[in-house]
Amino acid sequence: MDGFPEMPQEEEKVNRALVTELNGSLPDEEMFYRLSELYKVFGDSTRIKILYVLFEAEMCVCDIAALLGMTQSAISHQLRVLKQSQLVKFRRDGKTIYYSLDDDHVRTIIGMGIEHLTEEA
Amino acid sequence: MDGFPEMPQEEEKVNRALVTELNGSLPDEEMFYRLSELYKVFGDSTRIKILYVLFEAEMCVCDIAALLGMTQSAISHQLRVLKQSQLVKFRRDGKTIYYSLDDDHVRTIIGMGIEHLTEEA
DNA sequence: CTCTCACTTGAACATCTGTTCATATGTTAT
DNA sequence: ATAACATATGAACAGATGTTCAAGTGAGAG
Repeated sequence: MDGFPEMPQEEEKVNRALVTELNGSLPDEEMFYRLSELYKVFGDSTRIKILYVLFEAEMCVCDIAALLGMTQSAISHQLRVLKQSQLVKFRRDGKTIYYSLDDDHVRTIIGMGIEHLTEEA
Repeated sequence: MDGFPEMPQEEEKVNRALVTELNGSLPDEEMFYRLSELYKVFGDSTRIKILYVLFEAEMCVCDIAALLGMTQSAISHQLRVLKQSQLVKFRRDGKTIYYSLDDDHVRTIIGMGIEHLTEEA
C-alpha cells in the first residue's frame, strides 16, 4: 500500500504543514488537564450560583444555603471544590465562616460566558 | 421554639439585609443552568485541546485526531458537543469537513483560565 | 453502479459527579 | 463539664460523561 503518492491540492499542503508545525509546539498534557479541571468547577450550576452571589459580598455557608434553597451540606461540599481551585477564600468569625471570591478572573470568565449566551441568534 | 428573638450583632444585620435583597434580584434558574452547561464544555481536556489547536487555523477531523493522538470517532463526538454550544463551526470541502472557532469569547475564556493557573503560588 | 475515504452516529461500558444522610469537628455560651 | 450552633466530612446512591466499537451517512473516483 501507499504505492501511489497522490498529489494533494495546494490547500491541503498548507494545512499539512501547519499540522506538522503545531505537533511540535503544543503545550504539555498537564496544562490541558489543569485547564479542564478548572472549567469543570464552573460546570455546575450550584457552584456558578455560589460564585455569583459572592460577587456582591462575602457570605457564610448558611446564608448561601438559604439563598439558593439547598442544604448546608451540599453547599459546604461545593465550597470545598471552589476552595481547592482557589476561586474562593474564607475567614472565620466565631462559629461562622465567611466565604468570598479569591480571584478577579472569576468575574471575567463568567462575564464572557454570559456574553456568549446572550449573543446567540 | 423561636421564643427568644436573639439580637444579632451589627455585622450580621447588614449581611442579613443583603441576603434578603439578593434573594429578590437573582437571575433565573435557566440562566445559571445555561452558564454551567457552557462551562461543562470547557471542562474536558480533549475539547480544550481541540479548541486550542483551532486557535491557529481551521482543521479537518482527521488532522485533529492525528494531532491529539485520538480516534476520529472520539474527536467527532466532541466536535458535536462544541458545535451544539456554538463554539465551533464547519464547512464542507468535498469529503473533508473543516472545523474552526465560531466565537471570540473562547480565546478570552481560555486566556483567563491560563492566567488563573499561572498566577497561583 | 461499486469502492473508498472522511466523517457521523448509536449503543455499551466504565468512570466520574453531586446530592443526601449520618456523623464528626470546632466554637461559643451556660 | 454539657448544650447549641455553624460547618465539615465520609459513605452511598443515582445520574451524567467520555471513550470504544460497530454500523451508518455522504461525497468523489473509477
